[in-house]
Amino acid sequence: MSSRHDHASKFCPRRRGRPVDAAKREAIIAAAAQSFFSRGFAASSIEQIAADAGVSKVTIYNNFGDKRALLAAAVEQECSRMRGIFSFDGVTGDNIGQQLAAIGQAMMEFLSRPEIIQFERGLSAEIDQHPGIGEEFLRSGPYQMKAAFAAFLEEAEKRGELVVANHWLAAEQFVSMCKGMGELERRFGVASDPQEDAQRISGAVHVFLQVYGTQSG
Amino acid sequence: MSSRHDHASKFCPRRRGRPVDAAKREAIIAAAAQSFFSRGFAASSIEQIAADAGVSKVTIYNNFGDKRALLAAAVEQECSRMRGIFSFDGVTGDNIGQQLAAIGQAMMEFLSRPEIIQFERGLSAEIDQHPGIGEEFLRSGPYQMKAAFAAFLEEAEKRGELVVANHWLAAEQFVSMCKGMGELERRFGVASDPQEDAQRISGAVHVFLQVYGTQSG
DNA sequence: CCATTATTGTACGGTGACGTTTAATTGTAC
DNA sequence: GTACAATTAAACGTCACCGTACAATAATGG
Repeated sequence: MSSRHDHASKFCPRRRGRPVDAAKREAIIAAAAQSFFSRGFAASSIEQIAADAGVSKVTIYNNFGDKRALLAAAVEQECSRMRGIFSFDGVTGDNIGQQLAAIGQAMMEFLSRPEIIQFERGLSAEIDQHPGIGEEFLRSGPYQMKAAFAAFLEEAEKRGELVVANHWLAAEQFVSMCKGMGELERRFGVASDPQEDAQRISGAVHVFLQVYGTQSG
Repeated sequence: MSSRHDHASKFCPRRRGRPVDAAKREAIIAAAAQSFFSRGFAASSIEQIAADAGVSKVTIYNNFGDKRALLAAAVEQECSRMRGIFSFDGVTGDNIGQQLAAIGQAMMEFLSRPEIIQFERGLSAEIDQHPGIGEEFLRSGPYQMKAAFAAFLEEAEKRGELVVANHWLAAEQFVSMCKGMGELERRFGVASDPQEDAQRISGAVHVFLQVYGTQSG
């Protein structure tokens, strides 16, 4: 079962002809994600995506084969970009209140980025037509963030700064209070008001510490 | 400026020919809303909508003139259906805790309905392409609900059952805690878990009363 | 019955997009 | 240089859809 080129195929993975251009593939995915998550899947055209990527249409079909496969690749890329960026280990702050405020602030800034808003809008619109896409996103983004924050709460509890009965519930409560109505407004086109966000964050910290905090300061 | 048929136009509003069939118009809007908010605007076809409504395609163009106008009519109908159904006057419950729990339960059941989920998904996907559509929805739905709930809080405060410094913030906090992560999961295709929802509601009531309640019972 | 208006079925022009094919060109290995 | 694979530009077939046009029919008022 071994040809006379087995060793060559190990030390020289390239096939005989012209090698695949990885940069083009990435450019295609980037252009596809941009188009899919802003105009929507049906309103996006392969030819426009090819033009935006500076690539021939045939190259797209050679690389992905199908429009839906291209969407899957775009989703996968956006999800993998999200994975592993949620970590509250290096959070700064003198006390638990300042740490919570910093976490809330960072989360709101992350979730308020226009790319994220558009990505969630465009993705959720394709849930019915492309099943399985939703859970992949949830696992890559929100669930990881929730787990990271719950771990942070456990650490704080070990340090005696909090007393939390239900960790996932407390994590959801804090995050939800930080979001408030702002996330809904951004989904529907209303620009975010930094002052309102700040009020929501400080209010969330206040409520959270009054319920789960150990020192009334 | 008065023709000889002014009195007739008042007492007999029908014009001379065949009258417009209002039922058909409603059927068109219903079919359009169904298609727009499940498949998306671009993926919906006028001919399919006409077939679903049991109507000729020309009738649609006679009634609405344009595909975008049909979308506008569908949005308007869904929004007007929402308006005026938010009222917490007749809420039942012995104490403020039970009333809050009932409100949270009713809100979650309303927001968990598949039609609402699909409507919000489909609508948010069209925000960039059809400006102004988002604020109309926010005013018809979420803002009204928020105002109604804030009014409920003020009434409870007048009765001495609550002490709330910032009413809109407190309203947002309670609603957000009831939603928790459930709304996000539903947007992305995960079915709702009544047990989790119940935990979120009771947790929200507990936190809310511990911060804003006047009696520790 | 007649005028008028709404509705329908069918057909058409134009457009755009998906996916494929073909011939030509470019880059790499041998 | 040559064989081979990737890429490209252009064209093609096919299909769906938007919006319009036209003749025919239904429903209402005079």
